[in-house]
Amino acid sequence: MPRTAVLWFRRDLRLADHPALVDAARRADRVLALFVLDDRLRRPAGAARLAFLSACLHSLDADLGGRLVVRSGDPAAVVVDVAREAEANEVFVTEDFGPYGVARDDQVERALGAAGMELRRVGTPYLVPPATVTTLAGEHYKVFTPYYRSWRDLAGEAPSPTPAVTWAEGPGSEPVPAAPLLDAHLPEAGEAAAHDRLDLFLDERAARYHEARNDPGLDGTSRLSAHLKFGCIHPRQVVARLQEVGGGPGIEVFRSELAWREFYADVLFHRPETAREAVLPKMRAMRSDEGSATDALFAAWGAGKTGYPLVDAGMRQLAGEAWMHNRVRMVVASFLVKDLHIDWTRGAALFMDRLVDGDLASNQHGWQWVAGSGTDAAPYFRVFNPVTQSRKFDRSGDYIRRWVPELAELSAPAIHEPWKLPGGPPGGYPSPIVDHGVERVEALRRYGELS
DNA sequence: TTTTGAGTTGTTCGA
DNA sequence: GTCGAACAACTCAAA
Repeated sequence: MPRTAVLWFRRDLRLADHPALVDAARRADRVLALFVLDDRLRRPAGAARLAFLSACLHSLDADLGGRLVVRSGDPAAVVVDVAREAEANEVFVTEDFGPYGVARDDQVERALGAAGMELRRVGTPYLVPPATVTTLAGEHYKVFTPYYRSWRDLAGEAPSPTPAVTWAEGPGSEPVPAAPLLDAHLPEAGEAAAHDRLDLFLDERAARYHEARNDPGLDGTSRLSAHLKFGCIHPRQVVARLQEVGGGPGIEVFRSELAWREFYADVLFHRPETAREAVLPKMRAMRSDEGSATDALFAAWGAGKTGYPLVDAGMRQLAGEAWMHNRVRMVVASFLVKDLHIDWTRGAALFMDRLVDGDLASNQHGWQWVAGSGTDAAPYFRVFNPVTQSRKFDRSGDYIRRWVPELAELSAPAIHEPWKLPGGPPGGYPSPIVDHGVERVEALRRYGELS
């Protein structure tokens, strides 16, 4: 009787460099590939991530010769059922460190245990998993730079070889879910697509990444975030390729961005409540606006109709691609928090709903950094000026022209401040919904109210 | 325990 | 136009 192990895929939708797969293949003769459509994750995931996930699953299923078993329901019940049907006694997973994932996996582990089976956590989505890097005092790091110095020393692990696997013909599977209808244009999903993106980045962009990454009009970033989010590629594989290419400032800065992802995962693991609450207790008293007038401002921001071209270009890119350039994420976040005085959690929730790469740790802590409430937060006086940022980082105006067609005929520098044109902004483009100079002072005043 | 140097991404103002 | 200082005070991490 051949032994079967279950490999429960989650955010690790690839076959190469997959430690849980390596272990499963070593300990059993056949591996059953399972994905559980968890009802509790469908709503918060947002349509873009569900669509990308669907495409990842189709790609993975094709790579498995159609043997991916998909089931929907409560993981604690589904995983036990499938393991029973497969007559497996071990279920392998890549460890999940998010607040929900930790609780879910503990529950599944208990359910499996009660049925005489085991959950085996092998590997993680990170080069250096949460709770690995500690200060000399044994605490988790609260500041990025010292974290990064320690992280670098530990991040050298090589990718694991892909094992020969006999994939089990599963018990019955539901169809791989179809992608929800979507207005946004998503990147190609799946393991092969992830490696194509990495190749493109290394060939054309990595060497100049440290400069080009700040220009939203250039495609200067890797655009690997969604693939990393779903584990189509592991950061270990990325770093291995970076090392082949060699060094240089572009490579080094890009690697530090991978470290940011891991730093925030580490912080969220140690402080799971910070997905909702300010890291800095003092900031919980920060005054924010609410009510119908504020709701109207929030809606204008969400629709890309604030009258500030760079802010609107960013929000429209978010609608169009379910993704936003990092520089612009900071600008739109600062605008919501410091110009509109709206609580960062509202903006973060909208991002999580719309982003194809929405990662709870990076998203919430990125917002908190901007809001000044986070780990290693921006100092209170750092208020982004949407016009200055536009002139500095979208100097040519190409990014604005791409996403705000009403302004497509304008050239720089007029495009950065269309309300200053005689006759006002063209093409029905709105005038600014607030005065940045006024609201900046108000933001600083509110900060001053905190003890 | 105490001390010391440092802390992703900015803006404004005045010289 | 360019440049440096000021914008607070605090917490973190290591010595």
